[in-house]
Amino acid sequence: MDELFLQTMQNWMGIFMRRSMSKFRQYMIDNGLSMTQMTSMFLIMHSGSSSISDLAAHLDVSNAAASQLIDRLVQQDLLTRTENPSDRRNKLLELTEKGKTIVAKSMQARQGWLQELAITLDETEKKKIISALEIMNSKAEELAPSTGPICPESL
Amino acid sequence: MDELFLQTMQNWMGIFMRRSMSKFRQYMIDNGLSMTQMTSMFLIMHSGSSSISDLAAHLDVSNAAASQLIDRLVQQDLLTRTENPSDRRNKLLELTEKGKTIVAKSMQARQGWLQELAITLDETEKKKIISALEIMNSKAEELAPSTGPICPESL
DNA sequence: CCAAATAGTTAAGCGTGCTTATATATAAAC
DNA sequence: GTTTATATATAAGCACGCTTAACTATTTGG
Repeated sequence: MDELFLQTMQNWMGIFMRRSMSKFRQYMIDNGLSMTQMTSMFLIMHSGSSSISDLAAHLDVSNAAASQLIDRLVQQDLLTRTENPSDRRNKLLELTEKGKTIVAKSMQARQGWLQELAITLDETEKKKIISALEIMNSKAEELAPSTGPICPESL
Repeated sequence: MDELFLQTMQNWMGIFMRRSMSKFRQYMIDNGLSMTQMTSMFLIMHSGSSSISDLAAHLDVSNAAASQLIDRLVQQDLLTRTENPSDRRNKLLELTEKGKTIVAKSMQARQGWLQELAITLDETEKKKIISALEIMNSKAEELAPSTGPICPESL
């Protein structure tokens, strides 16, 4: 049973990853963006605004690396970098409309195939899948917390 | 129903990706290897042996880029590059034992959490999950073929 | 046998992403 | 008010991953 379970999971894993990541990688290539740049944009979008040292901490890199990375994104009109009025040592980083569009479209590139998959399923199948995924989702929450570097694939 | 399905899938996607990729990324950092290097090693392992232009084609880069990448992996004793006896213009690329170990351990880093998850599930739950995943696996096979760049996440 | 094709190598150049070091402006602490 | 701490920017350096260009050795085709 365990062997079948693991084998089935690994099959799914391969399909899932290929479907999710291939379109996403192509989107990045088409838009001349790297994984590190996309990661930064995701982080900034999720936090609403951010400072350079916040970002550096999340990415686990030096402030100088973060500053230069932000520079390149600002130059591409994907971010704005403004002075923080309550502490002028700080900068506020926010996505531009262009940046927000890029992030939204990249997520659609990554997840769009799920909609195509949903169309092929009837209600019974969907219910079975939802039920199974909910089991896995809740069990996974009980595992030891996941540690390690930030993963743009999960953002 | 569709909304619930997609929402449940996206929740799972987040968990799945974070669990799979975080340990993998940490493994790469710990071993001083990049995603492109790992991708190359996966491709070479899957094909048993490979030539530089094969690899370049799979990676969708120039032969010069592939040659230089291989150089760096050979220097780290992860690959051997030998003359092909049946066509001396060709090189044969093979993983060293050290290289095979690296690949195997990186896959374990990526998939090890599935075993932890399996332990938390009883037989009934596993059967439900297997059944649901098999639905999805077979439906996904019927979708339009996935196109785009090679995805190390799925190798 | 010779010309054309092929596979790989090397060089030079570039962008990205990182590091450490240094400098400046601002805030906090005393 | 002055010293210390903080946030960021800039410079220089490096590795990686790519590109094009030029070259060499080998194979194929006529």
